[in-house]
Amino acid sequence: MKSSRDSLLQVFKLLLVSYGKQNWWPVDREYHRKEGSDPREEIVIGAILTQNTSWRNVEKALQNLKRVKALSFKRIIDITPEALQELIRPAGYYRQKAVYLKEVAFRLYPVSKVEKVSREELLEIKGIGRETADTILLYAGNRPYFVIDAYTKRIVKRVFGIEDNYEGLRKFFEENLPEDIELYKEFHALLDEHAKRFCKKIPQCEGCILTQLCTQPLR
DNA sequence: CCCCAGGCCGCGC
DNA sequence: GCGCGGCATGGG
Repeated sequence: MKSSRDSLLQVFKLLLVSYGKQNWWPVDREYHRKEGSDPREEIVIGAILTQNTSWRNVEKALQNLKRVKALSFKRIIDITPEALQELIRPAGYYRQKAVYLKEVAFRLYPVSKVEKVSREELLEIKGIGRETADTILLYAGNRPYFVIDAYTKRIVKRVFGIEDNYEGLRKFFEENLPEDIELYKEFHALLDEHAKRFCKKIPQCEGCILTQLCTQPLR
């Protein structure tokens, strides 16, 4: 009987060999060097904008913010709600997200707070749910919290036959993986890539590299 | 026309 | 605790 620990690491290694390093989270370091802002601010802002939204649309919003040098907490706080709405419109839910961005920028200013803020404190901020909290903690705070998203839930259900709520799945990963921040970052990114390529809503199992150890391979 | 995309909130139960 | 409707743009 293989342990979950062995299987999880095996899945990680297979995905890594198959797809290569993903190097999440993408940030424009050159922009922040010039403007004197912090790349971690872009990660937090992107984490809000990408909620249930394709990254392609998020990139349009991020470009708009850069164009007016507003990709920073300070500018997000000072800009009018209406102006912020228009800049992030391509990312969808723009009225809600404008409120969320202002609240998050205010509460996490300066961005160095991501080094110390607790998960519970993040979850008290309107607009930050479990996934966004863990995304901020892992990718901006460089802290060992495993991010669970819809893709992760789908793959875990099919490959391991496990269905659980968010916290249950997070513990499944954190308790069965070495506490390695770079591993957490890369694994999450690889799971997303795999879900997009093969483990779609309607699974495309032909050519899937995980078929051998998957509990529910089709065909 | 349809469905989907790197969720969250507020509500009812 | 879980399920649901609302939120919105852009691509396939």
